[in-house]
Amino acid sequence: MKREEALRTAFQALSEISIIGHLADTALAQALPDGLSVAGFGVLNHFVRLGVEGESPTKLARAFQVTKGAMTYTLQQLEALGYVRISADPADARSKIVRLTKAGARAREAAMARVFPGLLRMLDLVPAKEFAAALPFLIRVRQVLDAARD
Amino acid sequence: MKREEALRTAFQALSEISIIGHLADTALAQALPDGLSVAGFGVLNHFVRLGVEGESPTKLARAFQVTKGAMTYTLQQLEALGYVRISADPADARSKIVRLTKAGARAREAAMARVFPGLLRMLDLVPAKEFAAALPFLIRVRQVLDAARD
DNA sequence: ACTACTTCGTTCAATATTGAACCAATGGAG
DNA sequence: CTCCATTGGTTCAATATTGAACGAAGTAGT
Repeated sequence: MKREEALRTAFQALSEISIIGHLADTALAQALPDGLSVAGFGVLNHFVRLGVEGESPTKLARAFQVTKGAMTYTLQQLEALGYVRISADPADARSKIVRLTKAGARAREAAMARVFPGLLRMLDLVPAKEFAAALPFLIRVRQVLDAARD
Repeated sequence: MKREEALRTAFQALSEISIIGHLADTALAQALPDGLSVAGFGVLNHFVRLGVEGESPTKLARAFQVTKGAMTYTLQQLEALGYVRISADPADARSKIVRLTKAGARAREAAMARVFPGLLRMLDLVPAKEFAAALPFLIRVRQVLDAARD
């Protein structure tokens, strides 16, 4: 493939990805219960997916590629909703530990249930096989972009 | 593939896509000249890519999946920079016509030149072939999400 | 021990976006 | 023609995010 064409293809693919990301986030936001933002849902999901018990705000900020300030904001929301509990880190007085509460786990479960119908409609139109086929590529691109971010 | 697994795969793929979109937008923003936002660049690019001569703000808003208010904001910026000219539509007094200026076309060209090096570094690590292979899938997903957005 | 960096979390102004309200102009139904 | 619903664009408050500055706490070199 010519360099010129390769550039155009990559640019177009990233453009499509950016648009899909936008549409998916919007759709997700609509499905979420009131007061729970996409960013907040991401945090709840992170705890469940990784089965992790407690994490510091800074580690969360890094995991989600947002600034510490943005994470402070998101966590304050989640704490106000009672979905996480935030305590001091006994090992490091600068740091804090964020923990998922029962209510947080329930909220995440409920949000998932509200998201699945839309996802199933999508799977009617785009076979699951294609998502599975694209996944390794997507993960690779994410890793590369992630590593390049300095 | 089991329904359960299909849901998980699709959800994960969309998550990755959302993250990549975020990272790509951030990288793009860094490469853009001062004062030109990602949204503004998108508009300039739209005119060049589609070789279109003039479009109404509402059509642009629809093309980019943003509200009319957001497009008003972006266009005011672009006009202030001299990258587009906005005139009344002689055929419909409610409407306006947005046109790319020479300066706008130059700015788009310059922005592209600043973006390509990063894109080439990415193509060193992820073969262009894989972008090309993923493109039809991405376009399909975008179309489906787009159509579902009501 | 001191000093100088580094890290953790918060705060604040600035930016970009949405949703809703609004006004003016258009167009279709009777 | 006259209404009335629809469309195009702007404005505004609210939300989410960034980048920069900050203070407090840890860490390493000497």
